[in-house]
Amino acid sequence: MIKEEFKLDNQLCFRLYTASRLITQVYHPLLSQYGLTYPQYLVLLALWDKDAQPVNDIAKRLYLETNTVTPLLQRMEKEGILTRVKGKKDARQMIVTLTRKGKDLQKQLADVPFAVGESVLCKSLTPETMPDLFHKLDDMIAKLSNKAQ
Amino acid sequence: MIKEEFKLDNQLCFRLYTASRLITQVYHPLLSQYGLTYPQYLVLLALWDKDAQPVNDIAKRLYLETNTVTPLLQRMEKEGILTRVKGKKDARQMIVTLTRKGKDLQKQLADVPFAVGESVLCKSLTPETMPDLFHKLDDMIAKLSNKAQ
DNA sequence: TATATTTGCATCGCGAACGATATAAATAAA
DNA sequence: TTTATTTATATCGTTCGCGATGCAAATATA
Repeated sequence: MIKEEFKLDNQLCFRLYTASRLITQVYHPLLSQYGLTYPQYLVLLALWDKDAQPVNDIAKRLYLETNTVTPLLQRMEKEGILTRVKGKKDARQMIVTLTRKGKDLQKQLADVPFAVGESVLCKSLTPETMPDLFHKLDDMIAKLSNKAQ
Repeated sequence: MIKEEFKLDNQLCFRLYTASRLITQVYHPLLSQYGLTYPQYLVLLALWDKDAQPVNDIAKRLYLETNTVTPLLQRMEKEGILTRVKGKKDARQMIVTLTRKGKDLQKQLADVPFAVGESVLCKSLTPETMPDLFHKLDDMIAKLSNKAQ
């Protein structure tokens, strides 16, 4: 018999990995009609909150490496969603700024958060129990990213 | 000001996506010394539990598509971890079976689950609170994969 | 000021994920 | 028994994630 700690049903990571992929599949049709992918949507969330950020700040906000974010931003620039210009104070930085089109996407995607919210709510996951789940995941992310302690 | 539902801090999927990636990064050094990736480790978990499965059963168990699993299995076959042979009852199926090397990896990876477990435990995530997290994620996965309803 | 180190971003390569499509085997329908 | 449909895999193309590496600008040190 397989040992308990090797059973798929006892793996936290497998659950996170699966849940993440399945929710991303819910986003897919909602975003693809605007030519967006899920990671690109995350970049938009970051820039809608705070525009004109250097690549490094976006990467840190999303817990990604810059070598992941750079090609992503280049594709979005090609789509006319944002611009990348060298920083004036620090010429090493590339300042990423939303275009009119990038800003307008927020209105066009207005119903996405609600549609996705609907798709995940279930018996054990309600507006009441959600904060506890957020708290657990936040603690875990903080520990794993060494942004705490 | 950005609308509440568009704030990164209010996104469940972003948390799942980030937590999944960060835990996978914990697995990485533990697995790569044996030439394994995280999805390959998941295939091993599935086969250690039940050997000699067709591609489709493995894919379903991992909530993945066969076009994702096939190339993954082909790489593992090239590494001598498993074999892929046409089914006798049904020649459309490819039966995936662990080799001696594939079976032995379970002993060599014996400490992986504990090392990963250590890395995620924190104030709000303990052996006591883990079952509740599992339950929430399982409910969500069941709803998203339409295996419950 | 000259040299060394650090920092910010980009390039390259590989392995997932997955939609679209193809192919062969099995099964159902005519 | 043909023909049509379904099923199990495989192939192809695009986009991440990320380790390894490179380069130029900024900063620290000699």
